[in-house]
Amino acid sequence: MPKRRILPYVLLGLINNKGKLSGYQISQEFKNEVGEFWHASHSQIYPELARMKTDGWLTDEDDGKSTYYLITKLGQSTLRAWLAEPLNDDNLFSLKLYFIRDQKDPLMEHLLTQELAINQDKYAHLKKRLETVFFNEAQINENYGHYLILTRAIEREKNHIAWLQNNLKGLV
Amino acid sequence: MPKRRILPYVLLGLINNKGKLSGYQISQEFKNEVGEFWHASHSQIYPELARMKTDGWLTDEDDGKSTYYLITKLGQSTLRAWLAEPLNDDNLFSLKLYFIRDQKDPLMEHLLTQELAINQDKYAHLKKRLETVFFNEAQINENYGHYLILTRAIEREKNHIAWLQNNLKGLV
DNA sequence: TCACCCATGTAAGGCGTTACATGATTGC
DNA sequence: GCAATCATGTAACGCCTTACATGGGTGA
Repeated sequence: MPKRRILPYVLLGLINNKGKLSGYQISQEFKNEVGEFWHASHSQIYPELARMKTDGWLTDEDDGKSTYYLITKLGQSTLRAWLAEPLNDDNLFSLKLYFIRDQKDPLMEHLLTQELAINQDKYAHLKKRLETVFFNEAQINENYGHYLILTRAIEREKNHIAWLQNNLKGLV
Repeated sequence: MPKRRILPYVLLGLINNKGKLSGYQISQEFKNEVGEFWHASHSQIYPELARMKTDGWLTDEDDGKSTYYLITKLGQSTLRAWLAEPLNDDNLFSLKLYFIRDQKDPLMEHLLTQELAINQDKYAHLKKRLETVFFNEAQINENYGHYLILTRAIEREKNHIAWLQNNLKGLV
């Protein structure tokens, strides 16, 4: 999976969620929940906002103290196209979910379904690795840390899958 | 937290675990479990190994087909110093744990204890955020994705904390 | 013989960080 | 008055990725 550029979409998402934001406000946003999944410093944010305005994804509004950015129609469709893109292994699930505000938004189910498939694969893969690598007690004792993180990863996937299935049921 | 350079320590850890590895073998290692927590391409690995040899962390051994690297005493102490460093918020818990082979290694308990403290803080912080941001039904319905990832994050921390506590008990 | 894996290397470029800068406003 | 926060910007630099290169071995 080629490394894709994420920051502009994150900015779109944030601005879309809040209506309008200044560069400074965006940098503050990263101190809250979004910061768990993405971060950017102001030295990235300001030039990026300018570029996105040039591209017609944003417009701005200056009150003399701050420049606030608002999302355009083009920006909105760009954001939704990005949210609809298939999830790779790039761990964008939580980040994208953060930007979906309405429970009935079809993108919500779309995202959960994709993530479920990915995690079921991962789970199967990890279980197979466990069997392959730790086929007896000696292997476990000689690589205990490895054993721990593998069993932990399996547990984590299991919980995540259960949560996804639960929430998918809840959407119907 | 200043971004620190991790790759050399990962290479030390891998070589220490396996006894000796070639650059190519290391790049293959990243396709397995370590790859969950760290990755490097061969264009990084080869020069880095050369640098580490210059620094006296590794020695090499050539069989005509491949160059194998072995860890030196200095390399071992460097690795252990890195493993003992306090965990920041840089998510190195699983990676470091992978490199600890012996259940009775004091670093094992050290790591688990640190991670537990970090996650208890995170858990408390997330619960407070939930109360602050989602104080009524309207907030939830208007930002459902945000609500989902926040409650999910809380669940995840809870499970992780329980697992850590369990394993810490098991070590005694 | 042709594709694929083994095996190692250099070069260009992008993303993101820290550091360097500047100035206004607000609270103690 | 002085520190902290608001607010925005540029510059240097490092890590990592992709792309470019090269060559030997092996199985269909």
